[in-house]
Amino acid sequence: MPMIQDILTSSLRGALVGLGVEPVPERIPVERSNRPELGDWSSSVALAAAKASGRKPRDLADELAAKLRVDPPAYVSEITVAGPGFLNFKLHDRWLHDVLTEVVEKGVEGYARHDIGHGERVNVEFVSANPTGPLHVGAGRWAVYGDALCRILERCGHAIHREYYLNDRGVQMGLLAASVAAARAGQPTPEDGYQGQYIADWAAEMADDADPAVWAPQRALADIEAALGSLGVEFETWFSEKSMIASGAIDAALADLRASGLVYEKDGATWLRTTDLGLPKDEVLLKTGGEPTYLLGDIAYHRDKFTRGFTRLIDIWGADHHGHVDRLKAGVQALGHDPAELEIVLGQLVTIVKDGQVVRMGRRSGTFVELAEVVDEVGPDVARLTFLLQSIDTRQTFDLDAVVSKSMDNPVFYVQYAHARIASISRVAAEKNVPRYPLEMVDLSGLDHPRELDLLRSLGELPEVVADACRTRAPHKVATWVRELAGRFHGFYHDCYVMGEGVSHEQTQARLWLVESTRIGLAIGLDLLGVSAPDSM
RNA sequence: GCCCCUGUAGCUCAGCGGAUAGAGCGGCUGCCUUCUAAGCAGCGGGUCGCAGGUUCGAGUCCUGCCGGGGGCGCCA
Repeated sequence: MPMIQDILTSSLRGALVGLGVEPVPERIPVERSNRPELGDWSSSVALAAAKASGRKPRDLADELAAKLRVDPPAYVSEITVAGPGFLNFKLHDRWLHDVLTEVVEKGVEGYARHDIGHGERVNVEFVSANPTGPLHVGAGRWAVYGDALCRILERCGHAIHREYYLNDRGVQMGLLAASVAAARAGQPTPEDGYQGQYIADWAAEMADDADPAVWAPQRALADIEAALGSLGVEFETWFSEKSMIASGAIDAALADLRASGLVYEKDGATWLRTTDLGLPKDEVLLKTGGEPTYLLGDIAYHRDKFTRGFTRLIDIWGADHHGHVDRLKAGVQALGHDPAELEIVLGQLVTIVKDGQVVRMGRRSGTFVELAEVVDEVGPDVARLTFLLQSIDTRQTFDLDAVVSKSMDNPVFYVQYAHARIASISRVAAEKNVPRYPLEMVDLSGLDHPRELDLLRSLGELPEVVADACRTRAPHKVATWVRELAGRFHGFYHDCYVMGEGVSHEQTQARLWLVESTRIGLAIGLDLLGVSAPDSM
């Protein structure tokens, strides 16, 4: 919560009480004005509270304004009423200069850091693609989103554990082994098997005495790990589904479920009575023949996460797993947990376009573009920001040709260029032996150019942007903010020289600190996205 | 049929219930004798899918319809 907002909110509350308005609204809206010519901040309380006060909105606004003018809140230079009854506050530029000071004093480490999570231990599971082949480009979205979300959660006071669930057991594993074995033997791909080029490559790579059932998943895992590593995404834990059979975790979960009284046998299979938990039908836990279903494994896995001490679990899944959400939540509930402790983020799928054509992704059909190829070609920064600029709730069109060939006007470079320009200013200042005074010795009051003030306005918003991105699980809000800050810096850079002819000593000193605060803002934003901040380009 | 996401400029997308809806790309036009032109500025471009409703106020919330994507397996 920014200081200004608190100041204005409490002043307005006081004024409302003073006018005898009953009841005073619980929430007093105070927001940044999007009409800079009218004011820096505004409030619409008068519109909301008009009825309760028995006045017309405009009249209430006028009275509030008159009352506040008697003893104006800190920073406020002018209070006006406009439109249907908006209160507009003009502030001394000093409020923005104080933003600069705060940014510099708190620095990259401390600015825009929150304690929303109070150190809560949160397990974030993402990607978790089956180890049946290389990752395709679309998986990059989950990797990058998940990692950025973790970074944001960390900055907001959560203890984060990144985890990848490895479905190294079950029907698909058998199909992978059979597909590789068949390719090795020069036989046709088995029914429902995998037939990408990589199957042939791997078959050729495999040693004669290797067991495909063991070797192939390991090969796939190595490939997946490498692709994610090249994107800069790393996990604390790679959790094996298969390991839960030997460890007894599956049996333990099943025993707990039985204890809930919701388990029964039918048609040779073992079922969970999920209809008792609000689902349209019951679910199978053990298939005919005793093999655990994916659902049982996943319930056991989530049970394990809870037993490891995490109090909140966040799973990031593609929308194609939507059907599994209620089942898993029901399973967690059957184990006695509040389903709210398990939060599932569903991301919309990525459509890949190549040569103007939609590429249908499917490992079994073998027509897919590998994530590793794309990262090799454009680099992790481009790949990351491309994924992160868009809300996870909208289907993303990833145009390979645009991302690759026109990489020069990718937003990444626009943002990084701002950072490089800042570094360049520092270099030149050093070369020219421009003295640099400590912030407390510098007069910031000369920072009054619209470009300078815009820059500070953006910087002032960062704490809220980070908190909002955290609460709404929306890293793209940080991405769009970074782009805006970079844009404002380029405008400043063009119009306001930091040193040189026609720039006074005082101006140089103030602007050097302005530039430094911008660097801090860019560094924080880019770090939250996992994008590098280069000193030269 | 039911469930989730979505429909905003030619294209790709932003837009906490607030005032005159924004950015990038593409098109046209200007700006390099000072810190990096991977930049800046200007012009053009919109019935925010449609219809109701709630509200002082709706691109934003609710309902219905239409279009797009995904889901509803003893697959994962």
